[in-house]
Amino acid sequence: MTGATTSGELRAHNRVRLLRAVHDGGAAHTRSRLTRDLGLARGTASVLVAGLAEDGLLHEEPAAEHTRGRPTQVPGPHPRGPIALAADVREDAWELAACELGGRVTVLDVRPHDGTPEGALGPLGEAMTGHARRFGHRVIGAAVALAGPVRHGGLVDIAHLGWRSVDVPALLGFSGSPIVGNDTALAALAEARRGRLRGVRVGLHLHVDFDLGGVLVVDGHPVAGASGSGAEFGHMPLTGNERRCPCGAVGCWSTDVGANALLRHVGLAYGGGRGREQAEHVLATSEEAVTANATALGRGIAALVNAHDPEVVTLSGHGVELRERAGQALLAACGPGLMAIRRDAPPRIEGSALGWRGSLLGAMESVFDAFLTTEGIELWRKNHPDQGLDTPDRQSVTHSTPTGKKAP
Amino acid sequence: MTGATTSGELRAHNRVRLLRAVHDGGAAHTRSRLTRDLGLARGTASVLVAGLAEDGLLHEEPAAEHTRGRPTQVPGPHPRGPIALAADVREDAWELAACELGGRVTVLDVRPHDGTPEGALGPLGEAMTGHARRFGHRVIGAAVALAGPVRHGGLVDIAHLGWRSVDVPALLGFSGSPIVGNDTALAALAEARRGRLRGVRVGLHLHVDFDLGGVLVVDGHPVAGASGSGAEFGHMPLTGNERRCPCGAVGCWSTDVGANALLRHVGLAYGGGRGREQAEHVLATSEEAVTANATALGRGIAALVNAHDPEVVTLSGHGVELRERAGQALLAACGPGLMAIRRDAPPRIEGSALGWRGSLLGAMESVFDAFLTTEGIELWRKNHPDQGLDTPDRQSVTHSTPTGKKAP
DNA sequence: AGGCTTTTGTTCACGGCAAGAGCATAAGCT
DNA sequence: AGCTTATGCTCTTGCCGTGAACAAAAGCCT
Repeated sequence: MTGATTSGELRAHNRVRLLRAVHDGGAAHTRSRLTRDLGLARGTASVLVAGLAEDGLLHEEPAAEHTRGRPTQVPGPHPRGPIALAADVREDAWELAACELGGRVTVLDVRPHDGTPEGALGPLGEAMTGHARRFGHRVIGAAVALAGPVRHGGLVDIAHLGWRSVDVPALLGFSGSPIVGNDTALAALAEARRGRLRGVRVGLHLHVDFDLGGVLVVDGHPVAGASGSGAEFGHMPLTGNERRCPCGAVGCWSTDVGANALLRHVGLAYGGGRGREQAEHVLATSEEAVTANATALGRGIAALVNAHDPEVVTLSGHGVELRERAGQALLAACGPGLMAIRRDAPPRIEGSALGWRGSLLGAMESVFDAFLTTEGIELWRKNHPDQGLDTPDRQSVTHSTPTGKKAP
Repeated sequence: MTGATTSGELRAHNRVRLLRAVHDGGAAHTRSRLTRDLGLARGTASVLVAGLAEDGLLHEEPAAEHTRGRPTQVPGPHPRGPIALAADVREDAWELAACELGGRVTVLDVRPHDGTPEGALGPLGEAMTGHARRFGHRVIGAAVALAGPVRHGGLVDIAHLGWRSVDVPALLGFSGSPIVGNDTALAALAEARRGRLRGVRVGLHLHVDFDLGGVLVVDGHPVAGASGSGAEFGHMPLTGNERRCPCGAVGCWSTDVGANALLRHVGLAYGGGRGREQAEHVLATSEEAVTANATALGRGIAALVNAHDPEVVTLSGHGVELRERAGQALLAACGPGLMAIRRDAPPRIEGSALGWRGSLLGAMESVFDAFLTTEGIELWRKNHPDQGLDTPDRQSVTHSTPTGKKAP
């Protein structure tokens, strides 16, 4: 958001601001509230909303609650408005969803896969293409979350699955040049927009699945690195172990935290994206393994808090359970690693509010981040002349809650 | 820079953009070039420049070189224009300078001190107050760089000097509510604006003095942390040492790199901000101590590159010499610590272009960052009516080069 | 030297935009 | 039923950047 510099761009800029406020507010704020929040005159808001409704971007419904005075409206997604496709590819399954402006999520498909690039991405790409055809011009983009570092152009490595420079866009074969993102970075993005990092200037988000990822969130944006692969806090040697990590380095923090570490701790086979159920069993039953995980997590958090001074640390994936089940061990390991000056007011360490749904929601947010720009909106307006009539159509999808439980 | 939302704010916004472009360009760009770069119509630029000249913010001089056509002008600092006071307080001396729009630096004073809060900050505060009185309304703010973490409200800790929660603004007694910043973060800011991190989206800056500081630079801004004390990459346990650090944690990377580490390596006394000359002697003569420092530096850099994926890593302070004298050892230690996928295209590791002047320049930039906003400029315009006549006055200062050698 | 070309600075009519006032609307409250 | 309150709509006003026409100040060519 560079800001308008000509009077012509002013209108476009305010259109984006209004749509962004609707989206970030979950399509729950009233028009009068939005007008106040954005500092607009009522007349200006009137013209803006009317224009956006005509463009097929917004649709107003009467507000449910009144106090007094003329009742206000609630701008929400247009029944034929933009849809973002979002997918979360984990080591053993993927999930595909359609998302409206405001963040309402409709799960379209959930499927297990065999862990190979072709086995995972081929069927996903077909599903994406099929649903995109069904939604037609409403589709504004797609994003895919993956459990490994993403390099320029969508090349992905997942060391413990044996993925080397996997060309994700090519294997998907989806014609809309999908955004390819790291699951941790996207979970952090979701946390920043709709979770416990909302409104936080500097936050640290850690995502625990088979291994550990982490990223800094500054002013609502994960710090993604030069080529988008900067969410790899797990690959710093913060705990003093000497293990060789599948990533090629030695002593990575990531090898001490997550499902793989849990399995290793009780002597079970691990790696290759297998053993989710067994790991959950360990998590539920082995106090010792959980404590070891939480201790390693705490030691690393201390180092990162020293370095970055975040206001809040959030944990997603298994991190939620580690926080709940072994919070004491976590904090006990964290304290001694802190600089003395950090001990007066250490950051809160909280479980994510979004659970396992963060990466998917983050994928959605990344699509809307690209769309909710002057360029994105002008493109839509150009391609959607006279959407006008504001009649609901049959295409509208059935809805689920935006947060949810872990996929099978 | 949130961007304008009303036609009234447009003018203010474009004023700021123009002044920012002049400042960032070192007051060296021609008006025609600035007009093109900012995408303005010639007429708009005309009105803007005329207005800013009248406000005492800009002064145009004919450009030195012509090609053809009507010769253009070069907008630069007004002879009675804004001045930023910038100070760099190191463990054994401080330096005070006045800076104009465009970044021209005039050193006002350089003095050694005894390392106590009162001994260092008292005389500096007096000098600042004296010079501020001399410059009068031209002073738009002051900033002070310090070699330790800065907490909310300007409380500073420098563990190895024994500074605990030193209230810097209070001890300075300077009436302009000075900005208090960490030397590493400010050196990184200068590097981002006028050094090797210019135009870099994600960079890593490391500052080596008595110990080691480091910070991530994203889109031209150091990531400063919740309370401004986020430039402490040195206090992560990245090298596997077991030493207790004066900061209160154990195994800090910072204890392996810098003047203190050099002195310790050859068995000399260290700490307390003493021994700069001896450390320089070690740096110049002891191959072994230098190699040990560079090796530890390289190992830590590898961890940070894994985590953050920066485009460039820059080194300031002693880091410049470590890079020159022991680049091989540095790279040799860095390589094995990298993730395999980072080895194809590792980031450049470069010495700073600003040498020891970075923290001072960063302090200047932080003052101008606060000034070059719509609020800052409107405030100046309110307080400087009819500056008009564009006649140079006697108050103008003598100038030195913006970059320079280390202070004694 | 004189005229032509090229580039930049200045001025001004024009169109677009948000602000704000006045009015209309649709509730709750008495 | 009438009053109060808050919101939506319409229209006028003032501000701003644009772009064209014109002026200015050089370099270039004959």
